[in-house]
Amino acid sequence: MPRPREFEPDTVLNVAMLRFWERGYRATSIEDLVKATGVKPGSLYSAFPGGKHALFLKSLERYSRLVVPEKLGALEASDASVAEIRGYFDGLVRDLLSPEGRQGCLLVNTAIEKAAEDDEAAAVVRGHLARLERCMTHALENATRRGQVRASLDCTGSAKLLVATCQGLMVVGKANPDETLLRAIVDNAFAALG
Amino acid sequence: MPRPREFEPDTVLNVAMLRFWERGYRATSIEDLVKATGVKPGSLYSAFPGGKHALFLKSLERYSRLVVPEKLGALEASDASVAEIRGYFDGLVRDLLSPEGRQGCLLVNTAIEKAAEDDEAAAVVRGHLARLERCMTHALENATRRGQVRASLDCTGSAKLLVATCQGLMVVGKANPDETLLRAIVDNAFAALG
DNA sequence: GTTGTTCTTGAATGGTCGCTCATATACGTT
DNA sequence: AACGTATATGAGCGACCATTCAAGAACAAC
Repeated sequence: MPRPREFEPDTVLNVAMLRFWERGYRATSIEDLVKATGVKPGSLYSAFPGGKHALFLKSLERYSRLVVPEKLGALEASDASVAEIRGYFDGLVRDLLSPEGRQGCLLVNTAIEKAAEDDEAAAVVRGHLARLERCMTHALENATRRGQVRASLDCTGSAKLLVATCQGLMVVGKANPDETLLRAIVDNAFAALG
Repeated sequence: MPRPREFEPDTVLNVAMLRFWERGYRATSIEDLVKATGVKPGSLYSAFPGGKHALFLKSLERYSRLVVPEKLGALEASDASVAEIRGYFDGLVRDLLSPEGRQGCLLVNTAIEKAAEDDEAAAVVRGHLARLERCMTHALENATRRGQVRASLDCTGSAKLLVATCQGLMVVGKANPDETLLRAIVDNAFAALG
């Protein structure tokens, strides 16, 4: 009996995610989203109770669910090893150097912009970091078994370092998207695995 | 003959720097600074032509000039070596774990929040990264001469990696200020220097 | 066709933003 | 004491912010 929705909430959420991703939370206004989607404020607020902040948290979740797996690629597979870690880093560098990828990672941006003042957002970021660390650890363990890294490697510790390295890569890449520099960082990170 | 200034511009600039540091550019309003300093908008704008953005750039420069040297400490000395790099990293970890240091680094925050849209700010950030890299390279060269790291170490490449690592450390620390995690990252970064 | 329910619409709310300007004020000079 | 100059003041500018709400509209059930 009710009047049917004339827009797809997921479409709006996707636009919101993209804006938050490339411009950040504060720099993205509801009016931006209204203009970009054609959905009027009233409809937007009734479709997303909790307003801008709820929309932001849902954007983070959508990013984790749809964008992150695409970037991780084979690194989340159970047989991932050094090559898959390398593939992930190479993908990061490629993104940072391309016009579309300069926005970096929504979750890294969020860690800096909002983690200190927004516990819910910080929790999503922590979940992402833990997920990265889990992948990396698993891949390093596979690599150790296959003799692709030195036997003395501390897999869990090195995984934590690799996670920090890729966060740092994105900070550096955002200020200075220089291919030589970014590749040097990645090469040296892998040289350390022996 | 003119009426004398009743406030010290440097004091205002210092307050601005601190606010930008802990809350970011967008989240800091001129009214914040007016309330914090007692200097009225008109006086503030006449003392800092160019408004908020000029005040921000001057804050970045002040940070580079006063805060960064304090954090780098002995790492900028010509005889710096591994111990000084280690000291710098330990200082970062200590800061990230303390209530006053949770704001991280103004220049890292700026890289994420504004580098993509603000060339002038990005240039200051790039200068900072270059400065860090210079210190690290020099310290690693000293360390090589003294046999404190493996002879095969690529000093310039490892320096770039160390710079990225400390940026990453601050991203991770902001979302997850966990001492064990941060120390593991630092320990593994140094283990790689062999 | 009437009713009930949900959605759409867009004007409007109260607040904050960065910034300006007319006016008043305090000094050194004369 | 009068003047010229640079500052202090703070109300006020237009723009934008997130959010709300009363009114109209589209459907299913009856």
